[in-house]
Amino acid sequence: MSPKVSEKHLEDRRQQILDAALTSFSRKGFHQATIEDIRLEAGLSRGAVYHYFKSKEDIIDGLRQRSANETDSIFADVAEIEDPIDNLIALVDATLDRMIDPASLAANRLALFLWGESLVNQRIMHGQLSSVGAYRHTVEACVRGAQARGYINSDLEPSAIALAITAALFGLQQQLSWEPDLDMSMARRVLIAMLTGDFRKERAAPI
Amino acid sequence: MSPKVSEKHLEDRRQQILDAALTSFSRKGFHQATIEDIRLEAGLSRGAVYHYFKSKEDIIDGLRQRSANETDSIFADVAEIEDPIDNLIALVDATLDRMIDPASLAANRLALFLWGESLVNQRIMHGQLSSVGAYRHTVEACVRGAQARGYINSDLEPSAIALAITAALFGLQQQLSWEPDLDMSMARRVLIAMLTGDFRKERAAPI
Amino acid sequence: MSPKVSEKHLEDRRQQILDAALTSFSRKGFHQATIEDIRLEAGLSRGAVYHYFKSKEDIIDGLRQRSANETDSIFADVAEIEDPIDNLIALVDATLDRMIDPASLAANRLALFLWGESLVNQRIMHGQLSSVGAYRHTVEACVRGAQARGYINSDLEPSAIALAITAALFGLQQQLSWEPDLDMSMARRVLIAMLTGDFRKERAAPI
Amino acid sequence: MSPKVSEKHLEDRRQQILDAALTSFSRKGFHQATIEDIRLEAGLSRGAVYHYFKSKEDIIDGLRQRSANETDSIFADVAEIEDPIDNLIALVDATLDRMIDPASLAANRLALFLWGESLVNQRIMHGQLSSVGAYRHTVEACVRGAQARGYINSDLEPSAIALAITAALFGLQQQLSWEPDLDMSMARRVLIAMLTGDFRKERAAPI
DNA sequence: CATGAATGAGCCTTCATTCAT
DNA sequence: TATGAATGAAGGCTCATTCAT
Repeated sequence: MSPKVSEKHLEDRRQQILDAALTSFSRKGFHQATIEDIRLEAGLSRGAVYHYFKSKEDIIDGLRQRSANETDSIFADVAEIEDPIDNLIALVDATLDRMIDPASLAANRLALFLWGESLVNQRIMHGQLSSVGAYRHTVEACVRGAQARGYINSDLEPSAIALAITAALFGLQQQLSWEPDLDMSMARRVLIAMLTGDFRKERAAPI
Repeated sequence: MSPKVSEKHLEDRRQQILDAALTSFSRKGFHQATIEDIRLEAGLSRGAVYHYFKSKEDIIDGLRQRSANETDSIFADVAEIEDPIDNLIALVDATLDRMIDPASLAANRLALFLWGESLVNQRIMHGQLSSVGAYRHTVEACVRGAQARGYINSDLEPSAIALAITAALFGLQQQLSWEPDLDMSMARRVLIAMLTGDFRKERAAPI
Repeated sequence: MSPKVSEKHLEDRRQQILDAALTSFSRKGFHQATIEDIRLEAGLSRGAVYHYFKSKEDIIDGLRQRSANETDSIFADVAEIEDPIDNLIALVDATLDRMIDPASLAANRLALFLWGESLVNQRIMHGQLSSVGAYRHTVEACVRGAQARGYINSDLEPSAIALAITAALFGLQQQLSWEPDLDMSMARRVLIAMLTGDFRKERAAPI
Repeated sequence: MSPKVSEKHLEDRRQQILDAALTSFSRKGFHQATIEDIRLEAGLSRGAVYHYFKSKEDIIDGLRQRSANETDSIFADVAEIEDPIDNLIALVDATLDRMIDPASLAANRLALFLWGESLVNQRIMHGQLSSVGAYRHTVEACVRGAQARGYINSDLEPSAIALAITAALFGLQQQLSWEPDLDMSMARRVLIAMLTGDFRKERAAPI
């Protein structure tokens, strides 16, 4: 009476479906992509999809969760650095690195769809807000540290700074989704320059 | 031969439908909002809607155009200032002003929907790209001026700077759509500070 | 208070609309062609069409009537000949002549549409049946004359012969509608040959 | 991998839908009969219909094909006879037999609708032309045989003769559709008489 | 008489979801 | 567990017709 298939098999199937859904949704959007598209992409039967996900919305939310987890993993890689500004830069770098990765193309497009979907789907919105919230919170912590050390103007509200930085990164993701050929490396330098104070003054010496 | 109703009446009806569509789309999204929703909101018959717009997609694009025109009008109000940095600040200010305006709530939400829709609708994407393109171009021109006068680090690519600034504004719009109660005035100060060089150092003396 | 426009003007308008309808219906069929198509083809307003015809069905029936009238006029040209077989041949000839006339292309197509429409529209069917009825009746009269003179086998029912001849002509119209390039002159010779007895035997001597 | 229902079940459902469509179309015509009519007649859900046919047009074409197949089967039953005239007569007989069969009432009506539909639907027209083409071709072959043996006047073009005979049969189908009570047995005798040469002369001895 | 804006019933089609096998 | 046939609600759109101007 033990389950015929292992836990792992179950999880693999789930991921297989999520992968297919990512491809399908990225290609057509949530509402134009059908369960049929997904199941075809996954090479499964229609019923199989409903074995692993209760509904289409569940799949979307599954994708959102997976994406959030990947974002969270960025924190883990970054959170250890001592200097708050370096920490900030590392966070920005890691975020941009993932964004730029060709493998993230579909994920970037999915993000845009999720932004819109959030506005009309409380469940998705909840998940999203807690993700951005965590992100902004982490940035804010770095900012506070940087302000404490005099790296950043203390007249500026830490939460507002965190918002601005996060917004810039989100905005870059949007622009990149629209124009995948955009050169992000230059934009990254601009962001870093803004954080380090190299935006206004001429650089004294070449890097 | 002569139309039975005035040109104005026709245009009014169009705007009436676009208004209703804005409300409906903002509330439910493009795909969940139905033509029935729109026509109810507009107080018209279903057929009337199709008298003024060939299809649902046409309405969406009509809304996109109207939004683009409003963005363009920001340029007109701003383009006259002498100093490039002031120009930049004025542009950012005007953009944020519109964003913050409570009357723009629906428009902000619509923007998010349009970002996603663009990815799956060439026509929308075309319009959008030409709008952002113009925006980034204007910003870039200011940046070049500012670099020429030594206000901005010339090592940074003007187009990349324009991209970053535009991205920050777009990102703020997204965050505001998600959390309408966000305090944008502080975020505005952060952006301005970044442009003016007040981000890093404590403000020694008022500008 | 006398009518502003003459009777003739009224009738001209009617014909103008019928012409446009013939073109439109011939092109798309009754159900695919819209009132809008017709009014565009006629260069009139939509309301104008409804001034002269109560409904789309009225236009169709108007076209049917006009077509029936043209068929009737064939009788007038033919009915005077003495010899019944010559009469028959003249009738067949006149019918085929009209069918073959390039100007009848649209009318031939319309005929096919009317045949189908008759099956689901009593009013049209009534008109059609009375037209074919008259046609078959005329043919039958000739046949009786021919049988009386021993030209045609009297064992065959006159009405059945009339039916067969009429059917052959209708069938040719259908074939011609489907393949407008069909060579009808040869088919005509075959029909005549059948009537004159030249179908079976080699022609011994010219008639 | 293995289908849950038998191949036969699938085919049965298809035929069930085609039967219902035949009934519905025959009753109201292609454009007045709705998918709802068909699905009600078939006792299925609306979705089920679309499970078996991609569109309404597909159903129409399915019906056309089925009808064409039935016509083809007439050839098979006839093609073996030695004498060309007998062959011709057998073909005519078989065609009329099917036409007269009360079970063909709906099919006869459908034929008329298809004739019109062909004019505005390339796909249907293609199928139809290849059917009539085959029919006329078969008749033509018989005619050539009959001419070679001196049964039919060689001055007449075989293809024109085939056209005339086919047209007569089509025309009879049309007349019968319009007046289902028409006595076809007499008309059949007329056609046969024309082919055998009994049309003109008195029969020497009674049958 | 003329115009064309407005109406609204109705149709084809799609698609998420269920469930018998 | 897996399959895919079946369901049926719902939506975009068309178009004949009316009628205020």
